[in-house]
Amino acid sequence: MQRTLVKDALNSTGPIDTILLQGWVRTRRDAKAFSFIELNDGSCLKGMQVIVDATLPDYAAVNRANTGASVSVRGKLVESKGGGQKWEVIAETFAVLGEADTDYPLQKKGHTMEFLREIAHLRPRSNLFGAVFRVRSRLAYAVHQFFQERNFHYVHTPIVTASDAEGAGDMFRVTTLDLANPPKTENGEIDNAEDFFGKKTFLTVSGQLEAEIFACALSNVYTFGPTFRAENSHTSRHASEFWMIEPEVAFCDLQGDMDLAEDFVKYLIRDIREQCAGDLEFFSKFVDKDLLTRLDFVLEKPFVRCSYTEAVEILEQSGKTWEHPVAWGDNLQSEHERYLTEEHFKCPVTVYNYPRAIKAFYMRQTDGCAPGRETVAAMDLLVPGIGEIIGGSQREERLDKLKAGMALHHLDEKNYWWYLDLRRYGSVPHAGFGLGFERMLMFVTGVANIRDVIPFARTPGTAEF
RNA sequence: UGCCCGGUAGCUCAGUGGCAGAGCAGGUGACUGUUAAUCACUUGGUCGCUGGUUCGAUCCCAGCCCGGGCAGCCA
Repeated sequence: MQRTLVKDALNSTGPIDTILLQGWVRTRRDAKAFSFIELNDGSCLKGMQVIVDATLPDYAAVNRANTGASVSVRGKLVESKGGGQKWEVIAETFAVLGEADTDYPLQKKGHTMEFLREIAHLRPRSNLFGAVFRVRSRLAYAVHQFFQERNFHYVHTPIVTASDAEGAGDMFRVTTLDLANPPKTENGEIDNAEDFFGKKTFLTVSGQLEAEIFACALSNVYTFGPTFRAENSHTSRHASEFWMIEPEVAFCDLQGDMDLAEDFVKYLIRDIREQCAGDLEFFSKFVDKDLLTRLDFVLEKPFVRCSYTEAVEILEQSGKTWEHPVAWGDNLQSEHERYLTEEHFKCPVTVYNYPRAIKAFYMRQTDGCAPGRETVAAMDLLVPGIGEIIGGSQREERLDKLKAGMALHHLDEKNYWWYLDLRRYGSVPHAGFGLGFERMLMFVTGVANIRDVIPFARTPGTAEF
């Protein structure tokens, strides 16, 4: 007999004579003549109430159906006599497939997120994490849907790379050399030519440069994959391994880039709002009371756009005392970004045209800047509660300017020969951005810590699962 | 990496320089179309580790380990 998912059974339009449900026991309440069992199979937040009558030949098994046990139930789907649920299942056969010892750590009552992180192998069975990871799955689907609907092509950029990309952060080394006894050159230095790839290799920090290659061939592309940063960051919004979405668009300028970013973020929110309504309701009840109003607000209002120079003026005139001083030429600090999006504009803000000196070498120099006020066509999208969720730019398509940018950042042209070639052969204006997938997921669910939106989070010192 | 907070029962936490506490979970029994059921009884401790101060340390001090927050780095 075909198994029915709890989700489908709960959505049934009428009673069903025989139905097979399989899942895990959330709670059991025994009465004299029968037992109530709440069965959850992860297909949705809610479970199905199962009633096992004491006269049933299988009733002895109920005793072993503790919280956490896996069970298989065949029976009738009928309208519930009790309040609290529309449908329930009257069991005809009942079997425990896998018992759960009484030390099953997931209790029916309050756990801290910190404790649940330590049982990452069991936490998906909790209401909260079940919901988080269903939303994560749907959000990934929506990412592809957004780009595929717009004729973007999905490019798989390498995970192991020899280029340190943009200096986006410290990198994890990839090697097969014997660390205890590495081959040495005549100078006594480690001989990287002997390594697996014949040179030093790392885990990628960004697929952007490779995505640019494909944008300069397929026009509209995006990457969506894992990225790695070996930064010793201890914050609620940084992970050593995270997923990033990086669209790259040929024949596109900064304006188009900002438009795309705004459309993208709104599309994702709208999709989750519609497709994961039950899970979002749960988050708004137990995680973040303002979640739904904030998401709806973001959908309705156009994002504010504000140049870096204007932002600096706003911060200077705010009357606030800053822990980090505000000055044109310095990076905006977290407290500044938070003020802009949470207090001043009270909505998502795209800040653009940042000082050239503090941004990456590949960003396009703005023409006609006042001396000492040189900027590049960079943009950051800031959202309330999280801060930076997107960072992007129009790329420098002019060979001489790109070389100047590399010189400014003390980069060796030899390492970027293929990147420079893109400007030699049919160069076009192009732009793109990176969206932190987990940060978007935090925004959409209201979950405050990035470790709780990744199935198995990697942070400094932690890789248990 | 810097600053700050925490570590006591399986979980969430209280507490004290002098016999280690509660709620929940677990166990036993009762009761009930129950809803994180309810009621009664009950098991359960290396008070993070190491050292120091003290007649006596879970409590005070130092070092270390672990968890968390904020900042920097960024997505």
